[in-house]
Amino acid sequence: MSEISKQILSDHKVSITNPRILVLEALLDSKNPLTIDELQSKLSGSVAKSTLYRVLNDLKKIKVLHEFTSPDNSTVVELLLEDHSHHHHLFCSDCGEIIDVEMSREFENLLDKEIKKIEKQFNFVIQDHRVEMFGVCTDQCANCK
Amino acid sequence: MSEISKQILSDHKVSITNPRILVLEALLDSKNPLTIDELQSKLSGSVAKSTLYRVLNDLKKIKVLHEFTSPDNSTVVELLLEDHSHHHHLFCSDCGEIIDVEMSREFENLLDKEIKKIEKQFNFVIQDHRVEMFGVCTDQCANCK
DNA sequence: CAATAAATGAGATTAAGTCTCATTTATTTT
DNA sequence: AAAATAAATGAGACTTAATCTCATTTATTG
Repeated sequence: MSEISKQILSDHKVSITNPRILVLEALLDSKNPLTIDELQSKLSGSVAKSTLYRVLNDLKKIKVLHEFTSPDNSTVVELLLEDHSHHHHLFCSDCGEIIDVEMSREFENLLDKEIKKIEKQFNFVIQDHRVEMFGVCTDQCANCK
Repeated sequence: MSEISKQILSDHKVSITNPRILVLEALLDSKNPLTIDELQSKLSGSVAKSTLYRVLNDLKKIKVLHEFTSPDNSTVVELLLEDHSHHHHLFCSDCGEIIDVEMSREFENLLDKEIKKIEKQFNFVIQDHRVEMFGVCTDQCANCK
């Protein structure tokens, strides 16, 4: 069960320790992004706070973790695995739920073209992008019901 | 010079006070978003920290201020004036500069269509969206040089 | 398996943002 | 226009997410 976690760590030449496995398991277990609070609940005290933040920083360094901030200013983390394709985020302002969203190939192609224009216009090299969408779920978020 | 600030406040039935005018002036003075640090520098101690945060919250309540977080986790604010049309953000990971970017009508139209699909798929009502682009400026940011 | 290096836990520390409350500034009433 | 009332401000205390320190534990290497 912890094979995937161990694989991720050894693939990136990071030593395999219990806290790292526990954090990775918790992240792997959830298909949508998690707030730090949610992650801490999942870990239910099995990893010290200082260690949790250190492990998250380790995972950021090896680029398997993406950290961002939700509209209500919570820090949110999600794993970035190779097979997990490019996606965007949908935020529910009612329940705080954050949902991964994929957009059509057609849309991504047009966005790529726009980005090329913007790179020229501002003399930038743009490495990444993300679309954030804000709204309210009408009835079927995991948290609302 | 402070006429616009006063207008904004009276338009929203918020009392006209010196700190509010000073904060609005500082924000009006800058065409790109400002971090709290940058804003505090511009104000150079003329407004108490507690008042600054209170004024920012007041402006958020009347929907003339947009607050978000940069990739390096700084809080960023920008005025949302009627004439300032819908835009997106370009972040430089070298110098921290944040640039407002408008995208083509064609792109926005396709994005609106995608959003309608997503609303159906997830039973959401989506009220707002934003594209964030991350990169490095090659030579002409205000801060790099 | 011993020696060395790295990671962890517990709690101290830092800093962004909020809160309290006495004072000042706006607004309303007369 | 002055007095009365209500709202906003400043200064600093307080809260809390995130980082740092350092003694102890756990991995890794030879």
